[in-house]
Amino acid sequence: MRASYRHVKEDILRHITSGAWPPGSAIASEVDLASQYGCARATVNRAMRELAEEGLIERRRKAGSRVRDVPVRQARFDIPLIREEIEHRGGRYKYALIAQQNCTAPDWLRPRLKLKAEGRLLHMTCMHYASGAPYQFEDRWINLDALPEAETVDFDQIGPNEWLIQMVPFTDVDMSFTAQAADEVLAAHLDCMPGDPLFHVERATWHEGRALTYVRLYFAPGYRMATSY
Amino acid sequence: MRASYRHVKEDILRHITSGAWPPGSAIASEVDLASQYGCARATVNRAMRELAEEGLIERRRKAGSRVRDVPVRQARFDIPLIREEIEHRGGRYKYALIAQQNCTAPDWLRPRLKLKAEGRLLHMTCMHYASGAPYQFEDRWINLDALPEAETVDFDQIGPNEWLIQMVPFTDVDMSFTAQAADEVLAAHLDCMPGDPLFHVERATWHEGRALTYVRLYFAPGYRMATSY
DNA sequence: CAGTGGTCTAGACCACTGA
DNA sequence: CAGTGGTCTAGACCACTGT
Repeated sequence: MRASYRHVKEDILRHITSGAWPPGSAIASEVDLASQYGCARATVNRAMRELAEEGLIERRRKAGSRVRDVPVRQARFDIPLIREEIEHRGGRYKYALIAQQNCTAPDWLRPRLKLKAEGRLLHMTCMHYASGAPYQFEDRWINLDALPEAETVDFDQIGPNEWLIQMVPFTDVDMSFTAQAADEVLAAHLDCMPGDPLFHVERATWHEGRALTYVRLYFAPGYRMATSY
Repeated sequence: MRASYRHVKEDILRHITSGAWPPGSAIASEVDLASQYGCARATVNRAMRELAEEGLIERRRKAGSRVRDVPVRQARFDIPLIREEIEHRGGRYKYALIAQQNCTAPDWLRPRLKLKAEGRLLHMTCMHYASGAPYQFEDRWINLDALPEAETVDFDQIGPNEWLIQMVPFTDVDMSFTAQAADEVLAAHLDCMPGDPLFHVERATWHEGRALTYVRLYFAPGYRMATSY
């Protein structure tokens, strides 16, 4: 094998991570690299394109490619189903619906989901357990105008997240992560003290600009979200 | 223009997000799609490859491509320099070194960084402010055996993160996110109450299997890490 | 204007793996 | 064994943008 795109990519990467090509330095053009490596330009192109996607180099027509001044490194997180997350760690997953009711959009939520005042929502709360221990409290709203069929689902049998992922296609997701103090309701459900710091996820899911669902997830104390790259 | 790879990709994506091609359904082979779209197979290949990278479809030789049962969605976060993060939001960035001293690796840290007992470390703490308000407390260890030049840097002038990113190439990063309660030291620095929930980042950085630095970052109450995809 | 990356093509060979 | 994706090639045209 002469030079696969992986070859080229790893070789360039080695020059960068070793410090031989410091931040800001220019990289030879695709044509030059292709002749250096003895391969087609398309092969070099793929290697360079992937390095650019990973944020390691910067490419501009005519100007050429450079090692990024500040490597804008990106972290990637998989967002698994909670059932799989727990079972993957060897835990026994259990789900329980706490409450469910139809309602109209509260004032604080309406602008976030761009809903009308008379918008109908299904609001529910539920718990997820790992081997008997509280794992996550879920506080969810589903837009019934977009998903009327949600009204007929028996959420005692299937968690809303699992139902949504299986049944409902979506196009966009907004997500944010914060640390929040447990209030008394959360403390009771998550078996901790009021005021305890909880890892909190907020997520809105859309389909072609239309809000489908909004959820607040509170993890039991000690939860850790990890990644490596 | 007949059919660019973006064209093909978007068209396939539309079939998936609209629900027309439900999870698990098979997708035509590259050769068939190429003739359908009237383009080269390489064009279809790039579209499908990107969809696979994004976790929307699953590809196997001979078996063909399928829409994933459970879309393992991935969230991406940019990890910017804190200075840029603050200035990007229109804030005024300020940095202050609090303390700095040479030491050996504490017991709890040594196994994490795979250090020897006599390993020499530079330990420092510092603060980052946004427009005068506390923004982040940084608690950092630098491996002096891997980076002896760190000992000669004046960290009153430049923050350790900025120095490291500019001067030190790395290959691997481990990162994790949790919610933690402020202790009295953190509360004093971050201008909050002890026990307040803080968003906390832990990060270890490596070069070819050798630990370079380990840092704990504590953000002032209210910090939010967001993404969308 | 000219150099560089972005993309497409038609064809080829190969690796893997299901039947 | 045969069908599918994985990759590479040599060449081409184009879009963008620095000079």
